Amino acid sequence: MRLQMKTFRFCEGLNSGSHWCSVKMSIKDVAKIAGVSISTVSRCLNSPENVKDKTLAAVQSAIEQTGYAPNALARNFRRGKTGLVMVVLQSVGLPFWEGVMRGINGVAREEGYSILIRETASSLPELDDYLKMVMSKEADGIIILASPSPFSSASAYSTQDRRTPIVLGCENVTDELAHIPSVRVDNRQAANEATRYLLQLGHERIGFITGSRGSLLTRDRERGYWDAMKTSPLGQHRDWVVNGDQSIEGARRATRKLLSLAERPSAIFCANDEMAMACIYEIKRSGLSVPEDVSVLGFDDIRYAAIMDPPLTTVVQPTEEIGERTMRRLLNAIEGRDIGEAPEIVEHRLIVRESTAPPQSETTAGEKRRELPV
Amino acid sequence: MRLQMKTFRFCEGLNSGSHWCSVKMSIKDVAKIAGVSISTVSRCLNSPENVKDKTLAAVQSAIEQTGYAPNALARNFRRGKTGLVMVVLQSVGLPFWEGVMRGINGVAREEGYSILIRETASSLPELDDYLKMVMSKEADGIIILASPSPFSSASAYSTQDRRTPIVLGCENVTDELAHIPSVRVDNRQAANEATRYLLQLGHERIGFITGSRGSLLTRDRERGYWDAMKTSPLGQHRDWVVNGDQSIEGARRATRKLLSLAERPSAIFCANDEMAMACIYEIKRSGLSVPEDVSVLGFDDIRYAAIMDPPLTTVVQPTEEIGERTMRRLLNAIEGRDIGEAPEIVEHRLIVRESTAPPQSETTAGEKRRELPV
DNA sequence: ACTCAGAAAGGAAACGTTTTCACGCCAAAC
DNA sequence: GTTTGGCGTGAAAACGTTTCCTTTCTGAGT
Repeated sequence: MRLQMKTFRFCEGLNSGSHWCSVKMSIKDVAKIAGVSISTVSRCLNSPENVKDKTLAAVQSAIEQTGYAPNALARNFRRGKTGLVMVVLQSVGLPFWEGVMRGINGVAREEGYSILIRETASSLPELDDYLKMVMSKEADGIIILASPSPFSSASAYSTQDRRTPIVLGCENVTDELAHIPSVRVDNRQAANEATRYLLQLGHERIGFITGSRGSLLTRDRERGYWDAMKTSPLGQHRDWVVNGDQSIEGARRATRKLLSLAERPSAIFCANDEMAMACIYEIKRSGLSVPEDVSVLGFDDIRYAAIMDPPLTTVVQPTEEIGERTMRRLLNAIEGRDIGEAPEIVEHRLIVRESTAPPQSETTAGEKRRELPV
Repeated sequence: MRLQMKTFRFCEGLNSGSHWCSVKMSIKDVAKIAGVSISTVSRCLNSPENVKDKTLAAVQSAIEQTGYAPNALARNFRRGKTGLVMVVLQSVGLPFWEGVMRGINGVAREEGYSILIRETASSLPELDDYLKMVMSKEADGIIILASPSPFSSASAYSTQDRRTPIVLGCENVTDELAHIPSVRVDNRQAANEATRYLLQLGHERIGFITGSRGSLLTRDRERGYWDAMKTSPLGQHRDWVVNGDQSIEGARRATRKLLSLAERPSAIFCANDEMAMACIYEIKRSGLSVPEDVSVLGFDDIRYAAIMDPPLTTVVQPTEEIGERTMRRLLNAIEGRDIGEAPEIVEHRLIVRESTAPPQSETTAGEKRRELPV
């Protein structure tokens, strides 16, 4: 009876003329047809160099016949690895992550890992939740890209023995979590330089639109701005820093606020490009022009930065490199190698386009027709 | 000796004062500590209503003590389900997918599934590859959002018995794959209506910038454009349709081509918003204005459409709804329910902003200062 | 021809769950 | 007091691999 069944299955595979069988084939079936043991079939799949050519051929033919595909569930279970890396980000669809994800994905494909996406846009989970997921073997490790910091409380990671593979990409961390490895630009330094560029152009009243309150990344950019302003002619002014909430709406509100100041800033530095886009929109809407009346400077160099009107001066990060290095570092951690705690800092650079210019002196104000670049 | 070991583990859990144990706890350890069988522990986890309150309490206490977390690998293996849904898209970071992914993720979270991302940007796999992945239990089902069609050849899906859970989101399909279920707007009809809107404004020479050659989705939009132009005063003109290659660069090239025509179009319909943004940029760069000289119409209503200069008139799709319905339909297929083959069509609508206007008669040409809307 | 080493293959355990089945117990019905 | 039924629990099988250990085979060296 049982043999009958096997025969049936086998014939099904042969007759259909296709690889797709309605009955799931297992390694056992392949072994039976090839006339070898299941261990040998397993070897053919995992270390073919340890098996005689003749047997290998027989097994391969059997696999062909049955349309056998190894059950990943069983394999992963046995190996104790999921082959999955969880990537936590705020939302798919934010242009900035395009390059980072490309880097991550490239390495992942290379090393045989798949990417599990977790969006924090709706719910805002704690770091602990992620640690639990790798504890319970839902993934082998975690990459955190989420801009809004998911670490609102002291986490178990600090009390724990720190063996859960986790790496931050782009993101900064609070001091008590500074031991979590990360790969990123020096946001503070980059923002400092960008602000100094505006100062060098001759701007004195420079506004800053911050990211979301919880984001450490943008907080560091804000610090960089303060650093630069400390040495500026007019010094630091609390009014010039407005919360843009990491959103288009927030940035527009912030811009309106800045424009309504008694002495309106002649330049606005936004913590990211998306807010810079919103900022430009709002400036234009109020009847002013960029950069003639107000210069705007962004951060990230997203794909739309160059086709804005005017094209956006911004700080560019090597996103793909960040993605690659983040993933490699995580994989090292997963393999059990010591990856240390120090952040890996990658190079940023300022790319000057048309949204920044020297401040307009009152006398030279007027209609100067700009030309958009190629 | 063996007992010794168990004791050691147990004490470790108790002494550390934390839930995180260096030695992995299994259901066996919990059972031993609670003084029950492993089946009972399993029941406590999966169907607590079938276990006496007292035992439940004992087990929960044991779980607490050990910091036990069920091994997802083993569980999924035993259940024969991965709890994973593979989402195939061209690239994370394309704003359009934001809403769709939110919808998918919402339902996924609700139903206890996780999302596996596969980007086709780099490699362009065949549908067969995806089918194989669910065959080999790497995921329970597949959602295909990839704009560039991943189906270059007749696929095994057509020859197969069609039991692999797969649903297309937004995407159209070629006729030979028309039996793959999908959730989307009626792209052809939507494009038809959008084009007719331009015609009604008085435009006669209307250009169209297509998506990538392989994309069926944008091909349908092109068809809709043709449908409308058939009835237009000047009729259809081959020159007016240019390949924008689904990219910023491609759209800019296409726009230059259209603008250099002997009789330049007074309106350009782009197969998606991103290309429309590039189109607007290029029009401005050539010294013309939108919409005074050339109207521009997009498709998708991505998050930046409203803060363009000018804000973009475009076709909006209910992206979150599409995501939700796509996911629900896939889950139904995974559960083995018959979901049919007919596409689920959702509502689109045209949202009119400032990038479209009646064509400028030669006489009224001049500097009319527009105001950006709130 | 005989031994022996190394290669190739087979047997069986193990991974951590879930689930089926059977058993024991207690309460209610006779 | 015996039967019946149902509830709570335990024992053990099963899921499909990989891997360790053992056995068998092969060919070269004596």
